[in-house]
Amino acid sequence: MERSRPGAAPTPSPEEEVAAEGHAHGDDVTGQEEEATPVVLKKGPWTASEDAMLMDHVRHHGEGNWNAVQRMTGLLRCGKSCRLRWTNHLRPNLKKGSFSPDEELLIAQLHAQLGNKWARMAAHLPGRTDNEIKNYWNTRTKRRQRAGLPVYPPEVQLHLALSKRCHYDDYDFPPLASSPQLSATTTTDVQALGAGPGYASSRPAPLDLARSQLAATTTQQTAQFLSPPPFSAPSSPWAKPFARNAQYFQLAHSSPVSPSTPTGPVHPAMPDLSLGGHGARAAAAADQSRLPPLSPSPGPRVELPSNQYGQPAPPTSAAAVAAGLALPDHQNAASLEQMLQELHDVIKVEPQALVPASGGGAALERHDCGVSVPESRISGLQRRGDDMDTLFGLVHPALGAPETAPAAAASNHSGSTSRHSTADQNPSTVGNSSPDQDWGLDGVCQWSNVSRIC
DNA sequence: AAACAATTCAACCGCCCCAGG
DNA sequence: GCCTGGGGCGGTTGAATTGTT
Repeated sequence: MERSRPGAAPTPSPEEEVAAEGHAHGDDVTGQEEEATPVVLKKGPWTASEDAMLMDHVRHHGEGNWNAVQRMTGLLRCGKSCRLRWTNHLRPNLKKGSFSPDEELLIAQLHAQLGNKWARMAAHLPGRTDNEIKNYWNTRTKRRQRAGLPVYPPEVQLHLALSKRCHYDDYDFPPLASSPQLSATTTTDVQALGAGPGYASSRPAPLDLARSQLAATTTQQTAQFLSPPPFSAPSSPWAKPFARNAQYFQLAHSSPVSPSTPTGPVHPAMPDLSLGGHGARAAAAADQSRLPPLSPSPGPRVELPSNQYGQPAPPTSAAAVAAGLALPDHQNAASLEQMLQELHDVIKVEPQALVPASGGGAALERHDCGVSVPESRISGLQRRGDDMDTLFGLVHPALGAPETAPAAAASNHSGSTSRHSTADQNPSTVGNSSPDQDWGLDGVCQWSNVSRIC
């Protein structure tokens, strides 16, 4: 979405100029009297000539020492402004244009994990700047919140929920290697990223999950998740199994971080849900890398969409959701929260360590310790019906069972494959998408397929 | 066509951290 | 230990653009 700014080279008005100490050389603004008067630094949009001066300076002197730029080149910009201009616009290898679906998914995953750490997020997105990511995220978040939609994709939110429920809190997250994975669109590419150096556990770290989820996420799903927010109720066939819990998901997935939320615990109101501090790294490092405490329970809504003003305040606990948000389908009184709990209780192991039992046995088993889930319990879960479709479908990518995704799921929604890219590349289509295409909830395995798996 | 609203994004601001004196 | 300057980061602003009525 690069947009030219016609007014990119305005003459700064007096109020756009600030007095600065130091001396400029060789600029028409400077004169002999500059010896006595402070240099007036310019503000506002950069001109092409200013860009050229800055680039020339960096070419000859390298990056850094930004305050010297003004002194050495006479560029009437403060060091900070020079640095910002360079890092955000002039430095080489900057990616311009829209974020790719993979990038957008990764941003969501990184944000779920890091919060508003734009610079850290940018480190995982080569060619992208923190400012760009911040703008993207804030815009997207604001839009989704206004629409009353989840800010995070279900797989991210659910993963966070499961991570918490499984006390999945003692990781030292390996750093994401910068670059190649971001363009990786195949499972192989993403899997090749593997666990980072120093990561010894058999359990995948969240960012590894992010990778695996990225790999497991089909192009369709990614495109759907990343698409602009819809503004009406789900209606398409694929969304119907999920529609019952749509309201829950709206709440549960609402971003715990408003665009203007100060950096910090993502769910400050959920102390019992904060992740433990068992990591070996210093608290600061942990703060930077550990999954923020994010509850599957619907927390206080940060920002009500305008169309919900006047509606009852959302429940602030899972129980309230279960009790107060009577879903239309009473056959499915249990909220997804409860189902999550049940699934967790049944499994009792890190879901990431679960794989379908080899040989199609009647259980899920944990590959690294042999724990298995009895068929009887699976059957009990199965009675949950098609909401479990969704639940398990969301879980299964984390289970590492890509082969369980039924081909039918993909074929059911083949029509939405390129929605995102289309919308992305054609701004005029933004907002025209069907809401039910959002979040990529199709492509999940059917509950019957769990039976097949198990 | 005009007015208004919404969105985008470059740039600024203030705060913080860190290194060096 | 204190001070200062450089640099980085996250939040915010506001002009330009786009969309809607």
